[in-house]
Amino acid sequence: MNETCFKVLKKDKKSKARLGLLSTPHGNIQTPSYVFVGTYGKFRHLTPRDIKRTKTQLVIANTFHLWEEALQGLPLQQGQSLLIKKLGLNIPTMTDSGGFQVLSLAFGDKNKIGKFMTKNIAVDNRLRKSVIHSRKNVKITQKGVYFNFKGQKMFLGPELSMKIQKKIGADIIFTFDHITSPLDSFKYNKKAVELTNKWALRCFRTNKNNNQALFGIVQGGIYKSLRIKSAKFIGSLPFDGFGIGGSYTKKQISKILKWVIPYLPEEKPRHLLGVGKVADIFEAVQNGIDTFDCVIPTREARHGRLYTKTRHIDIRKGKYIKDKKVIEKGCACQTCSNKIPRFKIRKLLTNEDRKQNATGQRYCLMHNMWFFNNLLEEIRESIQKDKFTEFKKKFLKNY
RNA sequence: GGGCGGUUGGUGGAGUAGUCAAACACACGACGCUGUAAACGUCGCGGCCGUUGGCCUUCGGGGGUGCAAAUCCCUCACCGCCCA
Repeated sequence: MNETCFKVLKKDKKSKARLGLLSTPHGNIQTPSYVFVGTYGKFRHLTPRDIKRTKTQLVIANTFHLWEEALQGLPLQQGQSLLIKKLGLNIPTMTDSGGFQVLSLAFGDKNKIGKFMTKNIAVDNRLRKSVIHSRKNVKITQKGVYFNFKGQKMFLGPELSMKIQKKIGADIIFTFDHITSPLDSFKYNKKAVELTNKWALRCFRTNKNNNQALFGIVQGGIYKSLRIKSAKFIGSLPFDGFGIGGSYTKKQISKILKWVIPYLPEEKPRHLLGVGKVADIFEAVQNGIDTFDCVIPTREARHGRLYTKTRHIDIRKGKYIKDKKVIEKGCACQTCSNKIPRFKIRKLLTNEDRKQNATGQRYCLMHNMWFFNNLLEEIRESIQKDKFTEFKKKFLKNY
């Protein structure tokens, strides 16, 4: 049906970690791999060449954000997708379905709650109730989701998401799912899983004659029975791959993966949606995740947090004002190999001049993206050498 | 020598008698960011404490008027501009 396929090349003996090759019409991805989030189909302050230099293999953009542009139907060259055109780079791509935005935009922002549980809300029962109650801003029906955004009434559902994603033209697309908040009850999550399953089927049907690879999404919140139910159902459908979504506390991620993964077909790729801090990466890979996307490397780069093998540094801090060292000694990213010193990056990044500031951000982005891609390369090597567990232990010990 | 203007926190700069420890901004500090409404957000920034509050000290120095002064008067110091 489509040209995207996956091959497991090697399985780790001591864990569920595995090495794979994900092939798409726009190139191959060695897995496990980080997927960088370019919501609007681009990375601010980076040129296509810059992106290439970070060793980025795969990019995920967003249905919600590219919605309007996609439906406008701008003229494209033969065989070119909107996303490739926007990126200016011929590399493998994904799009998220927009389901997450229903939580983050219509529900989450109003209540100051994201996908990860914050202590305050979890502890304060009154606040908790008011947060749940205020979901009245969003109306979720069998058809899809009605919600308000910037004062406008909007609707997004499985069929429309598929339509938009087809127009965007990524190699891999996701089903439209119903993500829940970390505060939602079992009962609510049960309904959400049932709806997600129905929507998944409808997405599957809508995508039937399409050559894009479609990944089904497993939900179920923090509830074991729901997670398994969801994984069994989604896993039984002939999707090209599987996404694992949801919201949880940090500690629950690996528990959920252990519940879910046994029910997903071994030979299909597994993507963990929206998770990607350093420690989480190791957990995900260890549990058999092949790809995962996260805004952390790019967003934090723009905010001045830079990653090294032992810790992160917040480059805007005054203590770097005279620091002539590079971000990390021995780092082969463009920023470090060009010997851009910390004080210079700091000066640029804290500069109110937009242009200077953008240059600072560019240096930071190139470093972080390279860092995470390099980390994944090392992880792949360790799996290849049957030393993943040792590598994980060693890395996290120093970190 | 004469005239005018000024002197407030790390910086710029509000405030010109009571509601002022001092708006606002910057800097600095702390923290946060996990399928991106995010080049962003929250908090702190005179000192001390039992820190959703309280106490003390402050508006160049000294003196004065007033119930009450960063705010009015005198004087000294310094800075700026102008006239000699």
